[in-house]
Amino acid sequence: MLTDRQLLILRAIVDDYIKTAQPVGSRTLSKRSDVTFSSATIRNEMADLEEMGLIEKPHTSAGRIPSELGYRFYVDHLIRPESISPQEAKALKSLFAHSVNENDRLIRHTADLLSELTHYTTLVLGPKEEGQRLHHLELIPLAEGRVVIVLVTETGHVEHKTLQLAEALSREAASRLMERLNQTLRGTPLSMLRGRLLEEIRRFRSEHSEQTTLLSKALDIVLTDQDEGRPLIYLGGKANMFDQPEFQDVAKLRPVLELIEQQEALFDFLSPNLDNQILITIGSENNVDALKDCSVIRAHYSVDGISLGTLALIGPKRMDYNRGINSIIHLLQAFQTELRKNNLD
Amino acid sequence: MLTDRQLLILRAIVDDYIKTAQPVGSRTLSKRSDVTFSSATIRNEMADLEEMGLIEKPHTSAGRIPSELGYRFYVDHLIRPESISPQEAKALKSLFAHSVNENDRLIRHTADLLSELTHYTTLVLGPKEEGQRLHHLELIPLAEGRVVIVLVTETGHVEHKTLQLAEALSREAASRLMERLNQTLRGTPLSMLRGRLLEEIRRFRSEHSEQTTLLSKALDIVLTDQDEGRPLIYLGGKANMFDQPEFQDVAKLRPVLELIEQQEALFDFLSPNLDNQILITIGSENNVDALKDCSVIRAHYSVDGISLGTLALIGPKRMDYNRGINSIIHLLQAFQTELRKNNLD
DNA sequence: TGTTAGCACTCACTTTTAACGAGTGCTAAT
DNA sequence: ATTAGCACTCGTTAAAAGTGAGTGCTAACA
Repeated sequence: MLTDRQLLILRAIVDDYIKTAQPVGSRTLSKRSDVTFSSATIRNEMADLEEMGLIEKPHTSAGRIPSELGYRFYVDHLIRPESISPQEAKALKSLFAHSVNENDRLIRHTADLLSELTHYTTLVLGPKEEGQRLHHLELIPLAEGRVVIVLVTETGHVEHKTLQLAEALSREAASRLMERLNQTLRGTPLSMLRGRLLEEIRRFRSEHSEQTTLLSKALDIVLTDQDEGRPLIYLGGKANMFDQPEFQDVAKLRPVLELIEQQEALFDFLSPNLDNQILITIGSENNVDALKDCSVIRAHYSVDGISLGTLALIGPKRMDYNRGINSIIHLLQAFQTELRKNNLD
Repeated sequence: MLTDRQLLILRAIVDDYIKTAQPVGSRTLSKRSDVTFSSATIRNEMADLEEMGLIEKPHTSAGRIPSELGYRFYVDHLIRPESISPQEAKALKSLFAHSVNENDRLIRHTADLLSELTHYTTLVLGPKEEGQRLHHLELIPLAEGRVVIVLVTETGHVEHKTLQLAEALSREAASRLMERLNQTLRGTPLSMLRGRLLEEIRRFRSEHSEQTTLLSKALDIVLTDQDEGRPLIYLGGKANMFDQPEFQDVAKLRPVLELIEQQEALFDFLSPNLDNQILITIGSENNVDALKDCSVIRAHYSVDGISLGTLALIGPKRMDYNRGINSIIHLLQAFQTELRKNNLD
């Protein structure tokens, strides 16, 4: 167990390093107002902290920097839930002053807000399609056998795809089919929609001996479209990465930016956050080589108890966890409130 | 006027520098198989070329590199329209083997293809909305006064927005209004659509004494949505920037990547390409400070003589113009062919 | 007259050496 | 238990020396 003094020193080191990005020496610490003991004492304590693996030195004659374990300890035990400043709280409220009634845009907006708030890069993972339920389906026949299919989920998410049929679909036939589909399929989870949709169309066709081509084409388009099944990822404040001193070296910066551009990789990385809390992963804890020098703060957002997606903040290991956590918590709430408004249950 | 030998030397310098990114010395050149004269002669010619401002030396004891004027001359006079290799031509055809019947996706796909083909970063400016004409308008009433409005242009572009009305819109009312709007508004350029739409709705309301709230809300949403009016920009191969030796320095890299992330700035930059040719801008010719070390190859794409958008390639000034131009020309044609298929005239 | 060989000169780049100083670990005194 | 003192470490910076690719100029050559 750590003594109070050791806690004080550890916190001071982490705080200082987060602020300056420079290794913290014993003399520097001894000059702080909340430190009453000498630099020699600090050196002794530092030696102990180092033995415990909480801090380390880049080289012999440098100050100490927090180790990953040190950050972990700091995050787990030393963070004060410093509440957001009054101005910021006010700003937060006004950010969502005029409702955004399209979830996609709301999510994008939120990503930007969070990055502005924290000066870190933000990732927002949109809702998984699978979990969502169908609210409404619309078929819009156009000229030349072109049909637009519009799909609205209960969360208010709208999506459209264009099909190309061999023969034109009459407006009447579309209307009848549509009515039938909406009757039978409303509330179907999107994960099951593909199958049921085809089944319904087949049944409809046998009953009305109507166009058959629609079936195969719709199958082609809707089913082969794998990538559309995964949620979208919105990024905010990519340029903030440039400001971090640890990423001044292109070799360090590159893997992070490259990863961020890869939707699939990010998706895999962000998805498996199961519990509902704030999750912080530091450096190697990310289990992703490109993020070995980064920390990620993640929060799940949900509406009516249904988990929808993830809000994440990505920065150097030396990131301002305090500010990050607080910002994400506060924005999360405002965000969820807005999301709920858009629900179409 | 330049002598044949000077042309040979200039071309050799540019070619070499494009390949190696190293200043080219007279001795290096004299060892080329197509150079029959000595390094001393080359030095004399180089001195002349330098006097003409076509090449320059980074410092006294280095080889020569092309000046912006040199690149300009190279691009204007020395590029051989080296046709694409047979394999590549075949590959190009197969790239669009299965048609993409949604323009948005087609454009995105094209951006990726072009960057893969050239190993440079690609920008594709989507069609301007203003120029496009309305093909079809659909109103989909949902629960709780939510209405999705779907808009299809004659180019096959589909767009949707969600409106929130104070009171619900009945399916019948929507259907009637929709029929009316489509009758009167089909073919309207989107730039004029906003105004005409409102007018039509007002007229419809007075004739049928129907919901009035729709008007104001639709106005709010459709009109205030400025940013949706500008075309989308798709990026491909952002990471390719990392491979260029001139951008190993974060200070050089940053402004370029930052600019690329800014939709508006790019829009302003890419738009004013009026003529239908391939346009190449080198370094300061870009008139954008962030691109002072970059060259941009642009090509307008059009369908049926109607200019739609821009295909652009961005790389260092030392970019492989030959390959870039050829790739963009060939892809442009394939792309336009695909686009034409999606037209709904 | 155009071309080439030769040579002194320039200058970025690399390596070497030296000086600096922030920081440490250890010891002895308080 | 705490602290003052001191030798030691080692990254950083600066200056000095050496290296080599490349140039410009001149004189000889075809």
